[in-house]
Amino acid sequence: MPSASLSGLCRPLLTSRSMILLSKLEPKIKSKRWTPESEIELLEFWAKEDTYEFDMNSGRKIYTVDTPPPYLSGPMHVGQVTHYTQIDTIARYRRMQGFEVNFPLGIDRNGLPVEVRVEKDLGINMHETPREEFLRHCKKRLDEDEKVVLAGFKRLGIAFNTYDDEGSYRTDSPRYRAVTQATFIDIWNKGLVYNDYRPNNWCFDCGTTIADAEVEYKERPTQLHYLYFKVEGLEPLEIATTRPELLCACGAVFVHPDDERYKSYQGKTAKVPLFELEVPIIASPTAQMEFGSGALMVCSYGDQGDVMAFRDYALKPIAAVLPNGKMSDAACEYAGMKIVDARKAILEELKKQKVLFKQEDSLQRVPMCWRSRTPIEFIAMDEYYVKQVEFVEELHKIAKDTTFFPDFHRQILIDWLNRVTVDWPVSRRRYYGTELPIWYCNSCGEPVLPESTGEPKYYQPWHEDPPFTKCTKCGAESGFKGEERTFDTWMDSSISGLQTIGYMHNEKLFKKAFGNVLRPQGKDIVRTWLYYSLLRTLQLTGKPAFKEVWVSGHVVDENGETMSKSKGNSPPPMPFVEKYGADAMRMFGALEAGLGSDVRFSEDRLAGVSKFMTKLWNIARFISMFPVPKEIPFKKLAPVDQWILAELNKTIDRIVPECDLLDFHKPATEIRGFTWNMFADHVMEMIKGRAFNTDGTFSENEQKSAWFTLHEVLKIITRALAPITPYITDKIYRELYDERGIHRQKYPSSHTDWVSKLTEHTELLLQTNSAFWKFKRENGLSLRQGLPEAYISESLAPWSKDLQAMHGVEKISFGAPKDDKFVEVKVSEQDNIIYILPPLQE
RNA sequence: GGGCCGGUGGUCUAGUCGGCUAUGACGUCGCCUUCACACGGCGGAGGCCACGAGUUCGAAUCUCGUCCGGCCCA
Repeated sequence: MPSASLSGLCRPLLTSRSMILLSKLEPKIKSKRWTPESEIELLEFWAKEDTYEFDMNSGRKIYTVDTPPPYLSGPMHVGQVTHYTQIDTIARYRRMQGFEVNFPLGIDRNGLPVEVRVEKDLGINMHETPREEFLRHCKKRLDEDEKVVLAGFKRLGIAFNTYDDEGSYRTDSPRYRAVTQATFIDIWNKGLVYNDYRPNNWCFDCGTTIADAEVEYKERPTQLHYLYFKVEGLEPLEIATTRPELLCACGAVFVHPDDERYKSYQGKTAKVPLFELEVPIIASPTAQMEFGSGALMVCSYGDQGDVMAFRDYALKPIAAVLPNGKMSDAACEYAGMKIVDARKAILEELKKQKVLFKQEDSLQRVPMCWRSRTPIEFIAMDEYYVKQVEFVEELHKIAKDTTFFPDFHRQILIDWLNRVTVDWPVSRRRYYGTELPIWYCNSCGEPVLPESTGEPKYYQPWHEDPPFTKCTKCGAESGFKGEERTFDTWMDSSISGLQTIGYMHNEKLFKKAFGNVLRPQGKDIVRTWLYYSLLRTLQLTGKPAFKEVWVSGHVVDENGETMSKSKGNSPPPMPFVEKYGADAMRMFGALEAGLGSDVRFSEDRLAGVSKFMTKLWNIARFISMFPVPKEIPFKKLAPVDQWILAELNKTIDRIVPECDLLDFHKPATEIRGFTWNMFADHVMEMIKGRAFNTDGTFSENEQKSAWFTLHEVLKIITRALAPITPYITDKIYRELYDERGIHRQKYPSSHTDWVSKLTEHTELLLQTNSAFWKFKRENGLSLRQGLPEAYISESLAPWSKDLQAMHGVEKISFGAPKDDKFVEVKVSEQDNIIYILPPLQE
């Protein structure tokens, strides 16, 4: 126990008279360490209280945080942990600013990943399993994963309004899906949806069409094959291709109009080897003269360029590849073969016929499905499309007018908008998603949708009768066939921001909250989640979805590489939380990088951050020894205390503008620096003597002023840190100041009257301290060792009594001594010298 | 090929509307079990601020170019 031994309390050269007073000063805070276990105790408090509850009728301005509903795909990784704690910091900050924060827990459960995992884990195929049974498996799996993720969120201290079902949302709930469907019916009625048969990105693995936004490109080494195409009356044309298996779907040969080599070929026809097709030779500027031979074959559909070429030149497409990934009848003897096998066989035959005359290594950009990570092909299917091209211009305007944090990440959205050239295919041939609410008339085939009146209703056309009996087109009552497809999951998640504020189910809330919504998200889903959200909200409401968009970087490993399970550099995060605490983890996320930059995760550095928690805890423990005096007006405080509060005020002035940019990097750094390097190392050491007042050197007012100041500073730094490290700050507040905790307190703001002329001398003061320490160290004296006399700068006169107590100096004078027994110590980086009379040797 | 971001002691980072000797953290070395904290205190070592040129009295900071890395897009 700290009070058990008082022997060390006497300064060698100062007498100690007030042992009785000291023995009364026991720290209110007993433990010497802040531990992760203490966090768990607090969680129980929080669960019982309604600190974070959302009350739309509170009268405060509503601020909505449209959190990314995490997609459930197993336990969280380090990146998600950091991401969500950063977002939570924003929510907590806004709450402390006095907003009524609407921050609901949302979970995204629709879509492919769960289907894939169920297929893999149970060894079943989605399309061969009864639909209802398959959906049951998915739901069960999601429920299990959800428990783990929610426990993780809770442990991290994510302050959602509630963790109860009521007040949270899940994208697969009937209520959520009902709204997704209602919004679809709405845009359908507005004429923004159409059906079309056109080539699109097809993922074999998922067995469905996907949107451009869901395609990622990977570079891959491949072989470039040079083939002869016969041309009547001329030398055979040399064609370079990476996709010989598509020969049977060749529709044309392109050469560049300026290419002298092929001038005479333009307008003629070429003969496709093996398949004996006659195709036109077309001059097109899209042909790159430098690539391969400069002549290329255009097939339906090798890539996006081929799709455009077929459209532009009205060529008749031939489907070479079937949706099941096998060659079609067009491939003649190769029909039914898988693509890779067909390629091999075709190359062999070409070689045999001496049509293949050269092969070289090349690089190919392979389009991949971002969910299944497998290559896609362009395959034509009937799909529903949502018009987006005609909204691009207006979206550009919204992109320009919406506030981005950081501003430079707006560019990701602009780049994407510039790329949007085709409409958005939204129908998916999958099961675990929101169903398209469409039935087809058995008599005329007309698609009929339910009417959109009243409370949105959830429809499952694949096993439900329609809510109508008569076809709107032909009037027949011959029954309907339900649509079997589901929506692209972005159709669901793109309205999370609207759902959160009651769109179509709580008009009162919607009216109050729309227009003050923050979208926080990672930079990797700007072109999907952010883009679609803006598009859909514009289509539905005619307005911008968000007031503010916050775009964060990624968490990468210590070497700056993306973390992934397959690379083995993605350790599970929760053991770190158990070891160092959620606050340390959260502080790490704030300290390690500015907003928008990538955060490098490193356990060593996390361990370093956790030391700050201990430091803060012990600062509070020390201060908890002293009573909290009644409020003392600033002007009545000791000049030194005014100086401390003025310094703190300067720090607050620097951090608040950063907080308002939703970037807590600098605030975290500044507060840590002030707390540790200024307050603990200098200020506390300096006014310790006055706070204890062991020998009655100071007046009662001076002592109380010290107590008041210590507590005031502690209150302010804990409140300034509360959004970042909610646990330790709340605990300190509960122990010392307010049993209701810290999280409904106001965030510190600048006190215009907290100014002190003494701040001009801060640097000199700190360095004078260093000079005393340096002197003692260089002379082999203990830091406790007293000194008979010293001369310091006159500017430091206001601190002289505190400095005397701090360094144990019997007598302090200003200027320079006449006596040459004094030792000169240079105050580093200052044009200043202090003079110290060394103690007599014993 | 285009866009965005970045390159600062061993590692990470602040500073980047030009201005004293470049900030802090982690690590490292030395001293100190001092009355909150040894997960602490004090002190030290360690940097041609990626490279080259230019503007300037003065450049980590501004301009141009080069190289390297990351991400996104064609």
